[in-house]
Amino acid sequence: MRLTRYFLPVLRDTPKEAEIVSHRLMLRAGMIRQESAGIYAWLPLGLRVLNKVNAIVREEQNRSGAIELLMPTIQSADLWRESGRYDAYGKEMLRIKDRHEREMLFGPTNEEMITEIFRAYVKSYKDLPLNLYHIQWKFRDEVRPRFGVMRSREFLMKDAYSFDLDQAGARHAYNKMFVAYLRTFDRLGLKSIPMRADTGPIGGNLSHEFIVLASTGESEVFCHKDYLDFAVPGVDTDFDNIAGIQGIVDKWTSLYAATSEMHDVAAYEAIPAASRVSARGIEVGHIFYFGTKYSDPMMAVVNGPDGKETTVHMGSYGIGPSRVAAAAIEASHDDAGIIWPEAIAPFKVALLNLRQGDSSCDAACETLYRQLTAKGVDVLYDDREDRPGAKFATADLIGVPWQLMVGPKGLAEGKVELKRRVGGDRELLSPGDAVARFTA
RNA sequence: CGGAGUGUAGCGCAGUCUGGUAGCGCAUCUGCUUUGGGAGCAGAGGGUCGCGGGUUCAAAUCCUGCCACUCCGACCA
Repeated sequence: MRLTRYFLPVLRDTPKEAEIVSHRLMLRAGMIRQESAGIYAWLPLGLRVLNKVNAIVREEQNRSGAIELLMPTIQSADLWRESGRYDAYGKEMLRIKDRHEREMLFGPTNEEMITEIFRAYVKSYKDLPLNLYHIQWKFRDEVRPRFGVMRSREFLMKDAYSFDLDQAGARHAYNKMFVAYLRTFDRLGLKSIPMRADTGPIGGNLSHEFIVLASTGESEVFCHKDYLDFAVPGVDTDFDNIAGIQGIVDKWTSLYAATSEMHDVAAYEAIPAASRVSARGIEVGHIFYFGTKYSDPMMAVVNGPDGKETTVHMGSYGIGPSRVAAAAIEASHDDAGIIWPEAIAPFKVALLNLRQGDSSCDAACETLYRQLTAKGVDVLYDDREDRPGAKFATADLIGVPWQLMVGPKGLAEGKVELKRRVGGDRELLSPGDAVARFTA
């Protein structure tokens, strides 16, 4: 992408409404724009990040055996009356009437709808297990939206729903998501720790929150230090190996880890003092097993092997990609701007023409830009007629992991300079070698 | 929903107390000079001062009603 043909409205000053660092930096980097309290437009740079997060979430959901579909944002009130939640949900649910005065709502979650879809088609235990997910916008009319997209009213959520014949099957479905989440957050470049959680209004009795540690996190968390060094399950993980998956979950739940709501001071203090971690964290994922809470009232049943109708056991599993983007910034930034994990960086490399208008610099940049683009590398070519300092500042602000500098001094030696966003190591190398460093 | 604030140019702010025809920095546009970490000079454009009502010869400023947004608290992916 050529910067002069892109839409990147970076701000030098911070809009005053932004208090926390991720909100400030997302506004300054031109990623988002607030349209209303807790409602944001995702500008091109922000959308790039969001899409990268989604792609990784999707890959790991698919790897674990979940299947993607897409449900609508607007739902019928009648559906929610079946589960009893239309009245129970309260003011957080945005209720709407259509032109025929029919009661509708903007979905805050999709248990009812997915259960309705399931029961319409699935009649046999032979079609189980099944895990369906989608990545769709949700609306929860928070009393007090804040922290930018971290706690917005409209937010993107990946929500998966599992269906199994019995509790043992559901437990495996839960475990698979547990492992998929470990892998997902690891690939997103985030250090996440599963913590035992309260099940809240969604209900059920088995639940974990996945918490990313960040000093500015909104909840206080306590855990055993060893979690920080646990190895994340690899790509070769066999999600059909029930005992193997259970083993991973057992390991990741063997030590103490809890948010302040579930905190057990005695259990925490049983840990040797040197191994205690008391920190702040951001919830980026939440998984629940809730049995027949919805399948029972909504009559989601299948014929079992014995020919009898059996109510299916369900679980639901959420990740907020829009929150993940903000959490990544909270966890990784400096005075100059964002430091993206490479996996979700909007661009992989910033090509900085340090003397725009100089024929040799321009020519070298054009060649580099073409070669990198041809390889499928996400490159942002800063071709503005600006001083170098302004280009460095922009590249730092938006957090591009690599900066490839082309200037007259280097070119005189036939070299360009490659630098990481962090660390400060600079390397002079030939343009061909620079291109060779990057893979799509 | 309780408490506290803020609304003046795209962004950050001054002006409001003490009423007199709207200003600064950044950004934008034009020209020239610059160019290895947010350039300099000269010129230009851009505002129903959140919205309505009132007081006054005159309102960004005083009174009043409303709206929006932010922060603290209770609540949450």
